[in-house]
Amino acid sequence: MADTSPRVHASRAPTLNDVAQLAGVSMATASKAVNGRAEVAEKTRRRVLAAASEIGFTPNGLAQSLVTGRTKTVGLLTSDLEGRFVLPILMGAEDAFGSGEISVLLCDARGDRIRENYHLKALLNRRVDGIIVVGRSTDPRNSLGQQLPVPVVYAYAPSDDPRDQSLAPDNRAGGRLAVEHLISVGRRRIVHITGDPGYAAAQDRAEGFHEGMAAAGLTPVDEVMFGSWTEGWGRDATAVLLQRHPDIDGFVCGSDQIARGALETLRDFGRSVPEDVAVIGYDNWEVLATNSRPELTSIDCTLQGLGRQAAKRIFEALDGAPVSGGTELFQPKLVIRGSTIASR
Amino acid sequence: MADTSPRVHASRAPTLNDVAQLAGVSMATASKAVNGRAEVAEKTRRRVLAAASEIGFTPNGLAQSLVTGRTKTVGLLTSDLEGRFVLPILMGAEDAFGSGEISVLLCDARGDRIRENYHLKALLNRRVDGIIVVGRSTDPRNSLGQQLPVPVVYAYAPSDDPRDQSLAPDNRAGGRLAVEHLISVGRRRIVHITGDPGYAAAQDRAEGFHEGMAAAGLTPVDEVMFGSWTEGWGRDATAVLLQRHPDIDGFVCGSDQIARGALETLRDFGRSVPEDVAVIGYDNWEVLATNSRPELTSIDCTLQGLGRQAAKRIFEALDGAPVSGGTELFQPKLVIRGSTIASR
DNA sequence: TAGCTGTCCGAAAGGCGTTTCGAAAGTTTT
DNA sequence: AAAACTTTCGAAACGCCTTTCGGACAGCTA
Repeated sequence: MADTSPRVHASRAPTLNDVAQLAGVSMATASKAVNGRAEVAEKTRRRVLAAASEIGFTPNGLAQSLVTGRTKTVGLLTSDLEGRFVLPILMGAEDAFGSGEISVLLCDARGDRIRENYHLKALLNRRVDGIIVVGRSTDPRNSLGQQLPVPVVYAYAPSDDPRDQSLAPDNRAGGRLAVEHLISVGRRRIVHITGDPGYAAAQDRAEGFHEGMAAAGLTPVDEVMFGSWTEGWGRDATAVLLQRHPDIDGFVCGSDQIARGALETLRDFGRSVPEDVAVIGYDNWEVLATNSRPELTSIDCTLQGLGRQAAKRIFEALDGAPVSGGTELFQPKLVIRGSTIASR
Repeated sequence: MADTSPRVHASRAPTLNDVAQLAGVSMATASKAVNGRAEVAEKTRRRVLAAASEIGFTPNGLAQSLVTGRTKTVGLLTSDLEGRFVLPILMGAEDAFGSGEISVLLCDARGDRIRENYHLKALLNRRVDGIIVVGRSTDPRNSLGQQLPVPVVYAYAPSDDPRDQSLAPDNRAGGRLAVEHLISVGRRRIVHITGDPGYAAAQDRAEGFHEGMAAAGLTPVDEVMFGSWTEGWGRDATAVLLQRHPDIDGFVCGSDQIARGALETLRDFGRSVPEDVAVIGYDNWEVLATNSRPELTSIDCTLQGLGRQAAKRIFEALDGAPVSGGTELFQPKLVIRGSTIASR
């Protein structure tokens, strides 16, 4: 009597053995045929492949990994709740070796050390080929230690242990890039509003800002305004600065959120952007940058490239490349929109 | 001569066999001891556990999965580039069975059918226990088909095939919840601005809006304004409405972005929020909702619960629970902030 | 002491592929 | 037709763990 029960998931997934039987060859031959190895006659190969596709054979990656020692999977350990940093990095890692080649296990520790440990164990238990640790700021974070059985790369937030491999955005270069752009569009009376002074990102970007100003022979109109990474701070700081120096013509902001706040206050003050004042943000967070009026020029940290590089590093280490610790800096790039140059 | 070479990753990870040898028992006993099974004397168990921790044994999940048929891993297939929807869902899925119990492979298809297929193959190859498909809007998306060897659950965007299991936010309820809240804070002259009329989310929320109004015996001040899901549209539509009906006292917006735009235009028109006009958004996207002036009351889709439920569904199906197709709707909740009620 | 019950442990069979190495078959050379 | 290669295939070991099932031994009863 035919089985008429509704869909049941996979009585059993077809195995290589099934394929071999159907094709009338041994498992060894079937394996070679499926994997495109040379020592199998073309005719046999076709027979095997036909059998494989007939029963819908998919090799069992678990068994493959068990024997090859590679899972082609990396773990991404993060505390970036927003996903602002981690998603571009994930996409980069996925792409590092072509589409679908490597997969990523994403674990969100939510800033909790204990949960991070659970996730770490789960990743090792699943035998990931390596781990990318993504911090939520560019401040160094504590190392996972040197004892892990797989390569670890720290991305965005470098590790505090110089023996580890870290990849981080070059915030100094970004700050400089931002101010150079404002100067290149004719601004001279420039200020810098940024976030929490306890963040390395704030300090580094400010440093780059000063460098760029000095290189052009300019002096900032006022001290750097440190505060928080919020629109509210952007609004308040902008108001203060405009009152003190009504002739400011350029704002370098430490984040897109701060820049959004600046734009709002400039509106309130009746300044038009970019004609009277140019504003540049940082992070190139699309949803913020492209929804403002005018759209926001910003510095992009090229996180996708950073993710790609992180994945490459892991597999290099696995292939025996010498591991040199330290932090590699990634160059940011400028994304120009309407807040610094009037659209045609 | 001792090997003094620098850290090399895992000469070889210790296996259960190593543990057994060290403890002087068989692999079978070692396995039972490690897994806390009963048929092993307490003394022996302690000896085995000591050996295990001495050499830092971690069971090889690949081998475990090979034999148990469960990987305790689910695939999350998405095209949500922002991560706005997928990350809460991921966190929910991770948590469904306690921390670190199940892991999630996140694949971003970037809206590309071919890439989606690659990822799908990769997931099946890794023998995930199930797949959660996350769309980027609440419109039905095409089914992955009925032929997959693992349970599939569609989240956020339901499948267009009623045989599939889908979980989606109840947008009608959300629209109604929003308008009921405005009414409860004394608003009567209410309008609705929302996004692209081609989106089911826009239509459903608008329907809920009308329901809520009718239930209170009110009539909307104007037609529903359909447009796009952007701040720009929020600004423009608000301006139009205010010109037509200067006495509007409540805006129900179809997204937080639209609401942000509305707030901005209300400022331009000199209206104060929430005193003169109350504004409510949708999605409860923190970065937008908590950075506006005033902060934005919004409707939260409780996506984390949706993710948790999706994971539960997968393992239920795996355990043989009958799979009933169709879409289960998730109730949204109201998050009150300053744009509808003056903070104390 | 013989017989019985219960506790604890281990041999071995899976689970699914990959790889090595030797054997068989086919082809070419003298 | 015999010898010397090539080419093609398969048996078996291996990777690491779980689970079943039978055996050994201790302790108990009659």
